[in-house]
Amino acid sequence: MDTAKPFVYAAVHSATMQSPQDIVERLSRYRNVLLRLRSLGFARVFSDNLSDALGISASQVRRDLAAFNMRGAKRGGYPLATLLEQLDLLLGVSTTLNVIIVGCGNIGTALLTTYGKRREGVCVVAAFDIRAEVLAPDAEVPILDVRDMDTYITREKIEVAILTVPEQAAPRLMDRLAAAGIRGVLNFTPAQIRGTPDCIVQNLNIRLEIEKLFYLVHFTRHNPL
Amino acid sequence: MDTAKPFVYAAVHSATMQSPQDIVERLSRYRNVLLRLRSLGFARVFSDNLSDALGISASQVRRDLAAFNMRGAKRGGYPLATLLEQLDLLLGVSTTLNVIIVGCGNIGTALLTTYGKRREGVCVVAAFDIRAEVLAPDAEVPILDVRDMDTYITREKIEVAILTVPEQAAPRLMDRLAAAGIRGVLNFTPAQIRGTPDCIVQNLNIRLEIEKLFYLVHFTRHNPL
DNA sequence: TAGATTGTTAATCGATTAACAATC
DNA sequence: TAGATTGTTAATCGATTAACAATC
Repeated sequence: MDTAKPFVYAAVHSATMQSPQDIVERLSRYRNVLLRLRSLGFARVFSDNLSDALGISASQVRRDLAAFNMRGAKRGGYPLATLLEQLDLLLGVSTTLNVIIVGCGNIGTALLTTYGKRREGVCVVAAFDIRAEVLAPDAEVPILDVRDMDTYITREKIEVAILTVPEQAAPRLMDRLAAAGIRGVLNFTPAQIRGTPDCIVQNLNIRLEIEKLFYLVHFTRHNPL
Repeated sequence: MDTAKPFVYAAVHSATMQSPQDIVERLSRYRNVLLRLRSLGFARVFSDNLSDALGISASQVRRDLAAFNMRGAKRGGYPLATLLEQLDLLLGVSTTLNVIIVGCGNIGTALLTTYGKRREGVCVVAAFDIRAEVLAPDAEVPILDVRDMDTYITREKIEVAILTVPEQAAPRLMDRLAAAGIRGVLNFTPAQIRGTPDCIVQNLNIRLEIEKLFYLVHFTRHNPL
């Protein structure tokens, strides 16, 4: 159905809109809980249910859903099936999200293996590397020469890429991806890359996450004696 | 040096304190920029430098540094060397952060290979799996039977673990890790796990990140015609 | 009807930014 | 001294929560 787009755009531009990042993350969590509740036989769900399951206030649940025009009944909660449908549409889970992987090192290869088959909407359709010895153009998910990357992106209309190259190579490849028309990049390299409105970058720095964890573990008291 | 702890604790408990998560992330970014500036020969750095490099307001830079009692000179900026020292201390980069990996699937193994050697403070000292065929107790970084995990954690005083098991196994292992005394977990599984004050969980859900990217790419206009 | 739950407004909370006095 | 930059206060901004009227 195409009826989703109008209200989505409206919501995004409305005055009360929160940070897209955070709200989408919550919507995705709602979806996870809804899937589990459905398998338990639920047909309707209340804001309190989601609140309890996720430790988020019920107000926020209602507000989030209302922001995307997902309506409940004043007394009967939200119909689970339609809620899920709308979330699937919104999060692109009902369509297949084709992505490419740039850089077949350890992590790139691991992601390739994990997401090489279509799994709940995410599908790695090709990978690229500069090293001749890792190329595998005839594999189920082909590993191609990075020289052919730009053509491939244009031809296959790829919009999202996962960047898993060595740190030094990251900025240059980032530029190439943006130039080739990629609209979103999941950056696994430690290189801190800033996105543009045309090409959004999501940085996912593992070392940074470990450092944060270290800090939180060491410098926030847990058992106030 | 042990002089760091007092001011850290003070800062953490001060009234004006921001979310530790975000502030630590920024501190880590500051550190990255400082490293680069140092290699360029800088001896002092101004809040404006960090502001420009990171697209963060100069006010915030000064506020962040002041929150951790890192002081500059009214006219001469911040001394780069001591700033770096203090950041290293605070982020645990000067000590080695020993972590274990739980689950040697694709991603677990990739992380093991990448962080198996001490690299800028992060060091994977052991990995665990349930499958006999992947065990390698004599490897440089041993892959051990998950049955020995709890003992290992206690004996080696491990505080941080990376969780890369299949989704269904995640909750149970999470409980075991917490019970064994682990204080922080980097959760790579799609299972949404809530931390406790005693055991902090950092969720890092790759599919979620791709979904967010999809949403941002599709539903925020880039070229307002 | 009485009770429950939504949708939304107003209040709160917290983080970011602007501005400026202090001072090198 | 004049100019520049910090440290900090006050203003702003945005997101979360509480509360409640609408209504099923």
